[in-house]
Amino acid sequence: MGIHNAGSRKSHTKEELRFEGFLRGKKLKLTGERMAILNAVFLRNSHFDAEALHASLRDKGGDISRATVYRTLDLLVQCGLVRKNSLGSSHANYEAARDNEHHDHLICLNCNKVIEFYRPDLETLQDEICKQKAFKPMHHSLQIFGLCNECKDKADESKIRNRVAQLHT
Amino acid sequence: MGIHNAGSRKSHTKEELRFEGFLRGKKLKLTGERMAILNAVFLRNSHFDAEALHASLRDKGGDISRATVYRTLDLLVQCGLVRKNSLGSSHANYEAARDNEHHDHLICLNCNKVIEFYRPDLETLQDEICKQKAFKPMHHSLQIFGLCNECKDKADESKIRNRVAQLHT
DNA sequence: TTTTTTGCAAATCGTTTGCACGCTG
DNA sequence: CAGCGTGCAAACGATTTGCAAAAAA
Repeated sequence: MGIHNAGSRKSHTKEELRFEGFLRGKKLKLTGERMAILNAVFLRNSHFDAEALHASLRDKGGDISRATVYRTLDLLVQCGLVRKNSLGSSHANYEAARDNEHHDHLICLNCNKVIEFYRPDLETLQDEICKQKAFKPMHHSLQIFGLCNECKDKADESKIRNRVAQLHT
Repeated sequence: MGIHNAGSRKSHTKEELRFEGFLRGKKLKLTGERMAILNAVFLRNSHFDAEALHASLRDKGGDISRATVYRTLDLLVQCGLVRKNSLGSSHANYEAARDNEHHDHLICLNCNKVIEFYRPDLETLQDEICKQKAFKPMHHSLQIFGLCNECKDKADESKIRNRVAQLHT
């Protein structure tokens, strides 16, 4: 198999335990690749894409195929340990789901910074809207695109205008 | 050129005038293809994708290439006559921007119905959040996925759960 | 006539898949 | 040892692009 837990971790982390339970429940196998990917995901502290994750696994010495990275990210999303977002780009972005608290995103069109926020009143309002439309909400995604405080003044107007038109939201 | 305005329209519609002005302003050319695409867009009454639009143009006798359809949709988005959304799928969806009023979407994970809504208080709340984060909002996208009134009871639990995991939001 | 647009087909790019072999349970 | 999982490379599907021919200004 050739892939070890990075570093000297001996005991199972919370997320390892959860993933193991998930796999067992579905009669899927607990492989070294799957655990290595899980751990690589939880080593990151912000959003990333499949390509970057694949690259970082390669750097750590393991040589896990892109296909397996995609397949495993998929499992992790199903299992609730990873969240999948687009952040306005046409390819998928992921983030470790450390707590269970969902959040939404402010995305800077100039520097690509992502600011997370959580507002219970926003969630409540959405539930209210759904109730009114007799709709049962199961998932939602709110992304606000614009300029962060640092970019407010120094952004190229027409470049930004063009980016807005190209957003994949 | 071989492409005519569908039907017997003689005078310019509001959106034709706007598109013409936009093109002139950018020193771009007013071609039959561009006008045919604009009109095909405004003939539709809901969301569509580039492929469907291309097909409907073919049916009307014009034979406009997919490339031109994409290029023109792009112009229409820049010009504000068309809105681009993803609605959770991995390919782009479009809709004619008939009025200037933006709206958000409820999307049924079972039957794919799209319900539009506009809530000023939701917009206000978002502005408030942005102000608090010193963020200048320019565009936003809120999509709520779930089950519509008709599908609430008859939806296959695991199929839906799987769709949520695959959403491209 | 000059400049932009078009259609075509090839190129991209992220993602998925079929298959033969390898590992887990 | 019976299945699942993996890597590989090919397949995919939406979108984009280079280029020569065609149309608009």
